[in-house]
Amino acid sequence: MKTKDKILETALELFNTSNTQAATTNHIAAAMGISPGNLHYHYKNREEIIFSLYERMFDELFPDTSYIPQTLQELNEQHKKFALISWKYRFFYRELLFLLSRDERLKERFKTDNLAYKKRIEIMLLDFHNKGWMHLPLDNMILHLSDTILMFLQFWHPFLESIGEEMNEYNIQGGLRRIEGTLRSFLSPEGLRLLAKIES
Amino acid sequence: MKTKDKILETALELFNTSNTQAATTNHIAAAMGISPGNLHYHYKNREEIIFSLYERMFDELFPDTSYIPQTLQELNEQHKKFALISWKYRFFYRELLFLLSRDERLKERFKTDNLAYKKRIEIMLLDFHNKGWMHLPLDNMILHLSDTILMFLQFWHPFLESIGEEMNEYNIQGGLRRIEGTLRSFLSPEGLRLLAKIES
Amino acid sequence: MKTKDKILETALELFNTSNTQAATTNHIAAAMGISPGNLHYHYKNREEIIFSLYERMFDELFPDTSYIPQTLQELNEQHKKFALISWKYRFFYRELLFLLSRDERLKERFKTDNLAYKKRIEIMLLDFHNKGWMHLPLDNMILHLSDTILMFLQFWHPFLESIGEEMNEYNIQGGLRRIEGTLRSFLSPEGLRLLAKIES
Amino acid sequence: MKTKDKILETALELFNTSNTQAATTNHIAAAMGISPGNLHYHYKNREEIIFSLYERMFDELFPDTSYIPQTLQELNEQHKKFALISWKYRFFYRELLFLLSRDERLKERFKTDNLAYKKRIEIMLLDFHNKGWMHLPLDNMILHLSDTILMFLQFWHPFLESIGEEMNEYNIQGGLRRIEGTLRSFLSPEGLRLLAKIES
DNA sequence: CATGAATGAGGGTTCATTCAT
DNA sequence: GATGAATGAACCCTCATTCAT
Repeated sequence: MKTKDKILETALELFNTSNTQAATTNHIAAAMGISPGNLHYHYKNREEIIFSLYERMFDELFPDTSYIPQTLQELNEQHKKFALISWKYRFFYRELLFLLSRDERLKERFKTDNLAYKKRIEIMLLDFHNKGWMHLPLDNMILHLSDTILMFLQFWHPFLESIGEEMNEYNIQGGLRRIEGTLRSFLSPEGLRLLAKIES
Repeated sequence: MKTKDKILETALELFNTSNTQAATTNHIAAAMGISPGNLHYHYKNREEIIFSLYERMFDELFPDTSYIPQTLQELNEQHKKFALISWKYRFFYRELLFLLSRDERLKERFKTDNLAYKKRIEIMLLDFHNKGWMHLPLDNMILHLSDTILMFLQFWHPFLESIGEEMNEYNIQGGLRRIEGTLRSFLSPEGLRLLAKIES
Repeated sequence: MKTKDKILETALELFNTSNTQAATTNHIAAAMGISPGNLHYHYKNREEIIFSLYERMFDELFPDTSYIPQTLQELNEQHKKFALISWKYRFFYRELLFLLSRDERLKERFKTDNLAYKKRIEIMLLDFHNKGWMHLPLDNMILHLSDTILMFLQFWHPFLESIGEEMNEYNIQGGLRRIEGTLRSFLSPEGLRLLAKIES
Repeated sequence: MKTKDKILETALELFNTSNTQAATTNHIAAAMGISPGNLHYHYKNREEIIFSLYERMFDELFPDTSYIPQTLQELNEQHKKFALISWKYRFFYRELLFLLSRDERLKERFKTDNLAYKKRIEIMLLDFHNKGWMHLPLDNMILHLSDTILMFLQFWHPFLESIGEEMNEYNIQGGLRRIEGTLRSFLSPEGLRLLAKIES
């Protein structure tokens, strides 16, 4: 199973540095020194490579799909992880819609996964509200926040790239600071105290 | 000059309903009943069509590039307009990074335009702060907010599409509600009063 | 008749600096600021432009087609003129065979003109022999010499270019020195004496 | 490796009978019953086919690039070979300048090869002079002769074609007789004796 | 004389994929 | 598991030429 993995790694590398269209299957095969036929022995087609890459990313992102952060600290750690992994698979969010338009199965899968994650964020926010750390009296406030969090998590890198910002570590994690900035204004005094503790 | 415009319109239509890759130059020509040669008589190549489409969008978005909203009302109107126009040219934000990666000139242009717009948003926010409508004591709060606004303005449609949300008018303008939700928590009592007036 | 001439001049310029294939009719029209339609009003097609250019060259080369040099001095002057004019129309000899293969009429015309010129050279050589300036006892010596002269006259520039030699005036006239070098070995003492006179 | 060679052979055939422009890559593929894609699998592009054809010709022409004819007999044999091979690859010299103008790499290569060959001719002529077979007291006589030889070797076929001469074996080797005719006048009595021997 | 939009066949080339070995 | 030659539809684009104005 060595080759099968190496294909994924090489594809990821090439997808990230150029774009998925430019990195043809023949390029990928050539880049790792195997024949195009062999590549298609392991992956029926291009879509499957991308789908497998998505699955990999998903598994790294959510090793436990029932996990919901219980504290601000845990939330912060989850987001850090998200920033890292979404950077590792940056080609994916960079061409998200295009990729989804080419593969119905991926589209469905992504939608399902994403909505499930959104739901978990909302459960968490409600939990934080109930614990008295946040003040979110209106239902749609939670929805607004979960959208905001998701968008910054998934579209921050594309946004950065689109304005030609340098992709250093500080900038890459900039999305997290925006999320925090947005959350902060909904924190209760108790929540703010807890946050201050984390940051110190 | 009729054909030249019709090419843009047909291309926009096709780009929006499928994707830019699927809508080939020959498809565009066929769709409007002209020869491929004629299409290339009016636009040197594919890139030029996309670039012209971007210029059109930009002109519709910012007929006056020095304009800065002076009131919450004006801000609201500008955002509504943005939501409408970015929907009209939705193919563009949908494949943003891919498109920019294929055309250095467009990349530069987009970056410049976008940063200029971001700057105008920041000037506006500072103005609102000085007028006592918002409370933005820290410099980076303004930066956070301008990023948030821009992201919701530009990536809301892609985000919606990525989770398979239906593209009705209510959803399309959902980004605006998220922006408002975020701004609201920074409004002063005076600002909130003004906002209430608008909404009534 | 101004435009008609200018087309020829512009075409000549472009043909010389690039090649006849690269200089499209639309390029020529654009280069002189007229419409492609207008160009085709004056010249039915590409072939006609090239044919007219050939006719021009021919007229400059041989204003009097019955003229035959009577002295070594006159011969020398004719060759100098040939070098100059064939340089002015260098695109023609550069792509000679290709051009002829694309236009049957030009092919016939060129062949006829060239054979007629070759014949005049041979008459001249016989005359020089009879005058005692050259020693050409065998018939085929005259044929050999006329071939040599023609080849150096027509293919010297292409040869130079093919070995990447710089195209300065000295090199351009190099073909003449090769012709002289070849003729010299057939000159009688009397012929050599006359030649020396010219060169002093 | 069968197909790769057959492509070259088919291309050569088509290039010789029409011209390189008329023989498109799709024509070549069709003529040998393979798909256009397959042709481009073996040769990245058109240029590479032509370049490979040149390399083939060069290898046939100069299997040993250090070889220099030691006798008039050997020289004669080399020239015969040159006439044959340059006829086999006649498309090349026919469109020489055009071909070189389309491929910088080929241009450099041809120039280098040609100058090297010219140098070897000059070494040979000096050797013949030193051996007492030729009488070439002046330096530039050697240069004149090497130019003359090269021109007759390379441009004799184009010249023949340009005047519409029939391409039979006698005419094809006509260039050699012109070279001999030119050399003869520089031969010493000893050289002439040797030449007579060969011819008998 | 001149314009310039329009034609359309065909150019070289690409690439995901197949399949005999 | 692996090779690599082969496919073929489709890509973007070119350009000599036409013709209504």
